[in-house]
Amino acid sequence: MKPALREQILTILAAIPEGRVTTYGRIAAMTDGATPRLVARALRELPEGHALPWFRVITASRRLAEHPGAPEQRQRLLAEGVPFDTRGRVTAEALWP
DNA sequence: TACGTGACCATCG
DNA sequence: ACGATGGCCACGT
Repeated sequence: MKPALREQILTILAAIPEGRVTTYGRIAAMTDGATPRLVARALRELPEGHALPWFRVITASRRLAEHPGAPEQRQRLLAEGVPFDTRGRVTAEALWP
């Protein structure tokens, strides 16, 4: 049984603390069978006005995925104190859990 | 049913 | 350490 993987994904998303980030793959692994691509897809389809921290999700290589909102994502992470190294990678300490 | 797609990932050179 | 490569797999059409 895999009731609304999407719901599990969003629940986990909502639990990521401010100032921390996690990856598509890690979120997927916490659910009952979602894949990283499904996580990405769930984020892409989020409605406009939602309050979920979509910007706290990055790739396994600790970079921002390529998508239209990437510039805003970078800005929002910086704004809440997530440190980036010189080459645009989020520092390992910012990873959640 | 079949096929293309993608906000990915692990592996390898 | 970093880019290229191939795999994976749920979804929509």
